[in-house]
This record gives sequence, C-alpha cells and structure tokens, in this order.
Amino acid sequence: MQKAKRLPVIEKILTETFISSQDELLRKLKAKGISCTQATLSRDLRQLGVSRVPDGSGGYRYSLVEKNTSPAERETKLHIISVISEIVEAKGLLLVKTIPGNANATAFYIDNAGRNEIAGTVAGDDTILVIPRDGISRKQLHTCLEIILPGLHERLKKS
Amino acid sequence: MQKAKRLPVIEKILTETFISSQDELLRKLKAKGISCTQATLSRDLRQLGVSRVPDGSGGYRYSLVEKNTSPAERETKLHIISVISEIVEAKGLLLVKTIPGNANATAFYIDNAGRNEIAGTVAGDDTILVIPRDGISRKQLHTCLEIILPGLHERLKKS
DNA sequence: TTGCCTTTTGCATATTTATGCATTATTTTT
DNA sequence: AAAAATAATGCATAAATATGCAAAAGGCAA
Repeated sequence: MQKAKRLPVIEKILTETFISSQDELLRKLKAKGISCTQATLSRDLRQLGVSRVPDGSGGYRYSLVEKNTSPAERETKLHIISVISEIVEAKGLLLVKTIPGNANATAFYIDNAGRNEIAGTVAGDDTILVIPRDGISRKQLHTCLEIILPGLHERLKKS
Repeated sequence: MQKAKRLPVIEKILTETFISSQDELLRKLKAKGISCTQATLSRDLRQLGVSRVPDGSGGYRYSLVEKNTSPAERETKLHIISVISEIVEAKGLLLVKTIPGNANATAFYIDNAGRNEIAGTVAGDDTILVIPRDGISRKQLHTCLEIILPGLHERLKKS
C-alpha cells in the first residue's frame, strides 16, 4: 500500500537517471526511503509501461515511454493538469471537468496515453466522460489515472 | 556467419508478428529455415536495438523501435533507399552517392537512425561522407548499414 | 465493529535473458 | 598462401526478471 507513493518516485528516477537493472532501481528507491522487493518492482515497471531498451553500447536501460516524447508533449501534460478543475466518479465512470473549451484536448490526451484500462472517452465542452474497460476496478482506474496525470488524485471526489 | 541473413528476417518477423519471448522468436526463425541458439538471438536483438515493452495486458512483447515510428517515417525510408545511387568505401569511410539534391535529407536520415557505430555524416549536394566511430570494423559498419537501410548491401562497391 | 472481498506485497522459485569461454569461420595483413 | 586478427556462434551457466502462492493490509457493507 505504498504503491501509490512508489510509482511516481519510480517515474521520477527513471526520467532523471540512467537505470540498467531492477536491482539498481531498488537501491535508488531505498536511498529515497522507499523499500520493497525486486518482485514488486517487476510488477510496478510493467504497470508503468516501462520498457527495457538496448542503450547502444552493449548494455540496457529502462525507459519510460514518456521519456521518448518531445518536450512539447511533456509541456502539454502540465498544461492539461492545470486545466482540469474536478474529477467525479459516477457509476464506475469518471467525469473529468475542465475549464470551458478544454475538454476535447484533454480527452485526446487521455486517449493517447495508450492505457488499456480505458476503453474510451466522450468529450463535450468542459466535461469528459472516461469509460473504463470491463473488469477494471476502481482501484485500478485510480492508479491508472495517477499514472497518466499525477497529482490529480487529490482533486478526485467520490460520488 | 549467417548473421547478415538472420537480422533482416528477425526484423521482418518482429514487424509482422507479436513476439513475447526469445524462444518464441527462435521457433519462428526455425520455421523459416534459420536456426541458431537463444544466446545468439539475445545478441542479435541487442544489436538491432529491439526493446521489450509491456503489452498493456499483463505480458510483454519485443518491439523494433521502427515499429513505433509513423507510417510517414517508414515511407521516408523507402524513399531514401530509392534515391541512393551508389555506395563506395574509402579509407574506412563510406561515400554514399545520391541523385542530385538528395544528400542532405539522406544524411539527416542516417544521423537520426541513432546508430552508435556512426560518428557523424557530412553531406554535399549528391554525396554523403559517413564517418564511423573509432574501433568500428568494416564488417560492423556493413551490418549497421544493412540495419538502417536494408538491401543496399548489393549496391556497395569496394574501393 | 465484524466479516467478506480486493489489492498489495514478500518469499521462494521458475522462467527468461545475458555472457564468459572455447571453437570455428571469416577477414585482413604480410 | 600462410599467419594474424577479428567476428560469429554454441555451450554451459550466471544473472536478471517474472510469477504462483500465501500472508498481510486495506476497503466496504451491513
């Protein structure tokens, strides 16, 4: 149950440093006061969509897909987060409210996060309906949301 | 030394099918009449820059970076190949001749292939000088070339 | 709260992948 | 052509990663 705490930290470490094994990541985490086992890490990395890619000089490194996106795209993420006013859960769906006129861009962003927890989205002018795939629990949906748009958790209201 | 034969086949298999382990790839290769061990495959995949990425539903798949490039980019590759008229080796360097006016685009393409065998390129109007990094043998350079622009091997002239 | 259900986690281990070393093939040099 | 250097490959095994299972930790409803 420190998973919610752990995932963002892992993401941060991966964007900032060159990690070439899970054990190495394990040590970095421990240095930041978070401790778990390699088994847990393996599961976390899979959930985060982290891939292991040849580093071009005989080794490997773990890479967040996000790291492959352009600076402009990373900018977008911050923008999107700033434009969301509220998130509400209803009937197993997620209602994301944005400031007027921003729903489409936000929905597009969510769609393109490539998360298989999400079946699709429907956007109006300032509201997006996020439809989870069958079999996805609320918990899983929350974690997914936290991965796509970190920090939003706090703005989430229960219905 | 069927490596030159093997690499393109591996690339093809990876773009066409969903491979989730080296053993699986090994079997597909065998089915195509190419046989080697998993050890060799491991080395091949590293050389090709193939990464293993979470498939979004609990498993993994091997993915050629190329597969992540847009259709437009793949189009470019074919275009580039069609525009190259001749390749000559000289003093450990590669002289790539294109039809007039196409050297820059081609050089750009080669640079962006992200191959660490290549230190850099210099392009004129219809000629590109490809400079290999120190310690890269001719053989390695050839294999590298074959990876970036398959099929060019045949157009390569010894100096 | 109590009991029930879901999620997270670790442990031990299976599975998968990488690699040191020796051998053979290939290329380059003399 | 012979010798020397480099590259490719397999074997055996090390190293790294994934996972079944059981235990612990929440979460939720009555």
